[in-house]
Amino acid sequence: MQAESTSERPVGRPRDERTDRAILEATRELIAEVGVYEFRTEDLAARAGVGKGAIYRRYGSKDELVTAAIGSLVSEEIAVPDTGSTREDLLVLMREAVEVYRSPRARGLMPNLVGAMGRKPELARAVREGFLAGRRAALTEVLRRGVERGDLRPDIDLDLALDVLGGPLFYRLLITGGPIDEQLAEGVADLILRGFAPSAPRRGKSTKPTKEN
Amino acid sequence: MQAESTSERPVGRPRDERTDRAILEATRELIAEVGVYEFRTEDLAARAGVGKGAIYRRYGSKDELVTAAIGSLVSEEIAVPDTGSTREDLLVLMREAVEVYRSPRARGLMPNLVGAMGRKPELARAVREGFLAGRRAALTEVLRRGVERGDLRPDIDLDLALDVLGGPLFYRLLITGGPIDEQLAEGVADLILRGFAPSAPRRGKSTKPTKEN
DNA sequence: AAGTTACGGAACTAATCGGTACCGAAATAT
DNA sequence: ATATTTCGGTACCGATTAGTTCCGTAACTT
Repeated sequence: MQAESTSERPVGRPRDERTDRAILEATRELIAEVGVYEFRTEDLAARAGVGKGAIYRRYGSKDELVTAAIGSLVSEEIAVPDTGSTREDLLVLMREAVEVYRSPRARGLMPNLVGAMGRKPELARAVREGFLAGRRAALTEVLRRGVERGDLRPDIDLDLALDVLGGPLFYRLLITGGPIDEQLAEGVADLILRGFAPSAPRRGKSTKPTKEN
Repeated sequence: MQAESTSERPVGRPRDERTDRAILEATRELIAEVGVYEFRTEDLAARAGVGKGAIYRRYGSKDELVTAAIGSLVSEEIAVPDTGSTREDLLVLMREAVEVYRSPRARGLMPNLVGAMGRKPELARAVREGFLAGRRAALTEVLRRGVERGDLRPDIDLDLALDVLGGPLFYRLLITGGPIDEQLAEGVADLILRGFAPSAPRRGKSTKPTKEN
């Protein structure tokens, strides 16, 4: 026990990180296929090509494993597009979202996640922050620029706009089964642009909200 | 086999229909509280105040029971409002929806249902037809009248409009946890009205779009 | 009255499954 | 070499639980 700093090689055979990855990947697959908790550890071990021991050496319980697997889903950083056109910026982000949620993986994963989110708040937080927060932040920035640019009214309800952009997509994914495609992306983007267009008088540089709501 | 028409009294003690109702009601409660399949039959029996025998006398399996309980959820007939104002008609329906999905019952039920819908197509169909179809039909009629009235453009994308009206509500219910309230109802209704307003020049027959946004 | 079915409740059966223990072998350290 | 920790695999333990059976009793029909 001398000079054991925080990060030096422990004795014994080191853990195979391919095993780490195989476990998480197989867990993600099974969550998408049968549900968040509805798979057997035996099946997981078989699919990952590992022994149950390797799983329980890493995670103290199935709960821990599931939490880790969901945490490993965090999407990559979302870049804020800046094409100069509010419509194009919105479309870039919406097309990305459409692409993501069109995949078979997402189609299997999300319904199961939603069910579990209702009962596990920390899981709900993980999904919101890992999946959604990035895109919402990017959309917020695009909308903010749209307001600055005069394409959108300054008193726009941001939360509503974000939920109108994302809601129909999830609605189709989870409930109606409707198509998640380019038409949807363009439809909601254009709806936002027309629905939150600056009120009316198009003369000159009128920064006048003229709110008559 | 004489004169046994379809509906005559069988011999023996008849089934208590209060027991029928108690079983379904308790099942609905438990589905909302812990999940579609995640409750114990013992707990169900205890909550319904019946014996397990009474349950299995009616349903051959837990699966059958759950299916029946979900089927018993069908919402009442949705009336098509006709106030003369497209905006008011939309608001009536949206407020009703807000009211329904704001209840603790719905808040518990829907997430669990969605998860199960992903894996049980017949359950998904039951929910879509029992819960959604009526309201969608009513909204469709209101939108159609809005087009006739000149408040909405004739080439409106109906599927998109319906998903924009309903999507944000479910999105908040299932994912973001955002408020489901009057503001949401008005927000999406007005967005639809402005976003799908007739293109522009209202010359000639001045069927004003009932401009009260 | 006799026969039949339902009732709530309790005991029981049978299967599933999370988690542990152990195997011989492999990979690292000292 | 020796000690330690990993590996995949298998066997097992213990708890949970869907579904069954049986009890004494109540509600019906004939």
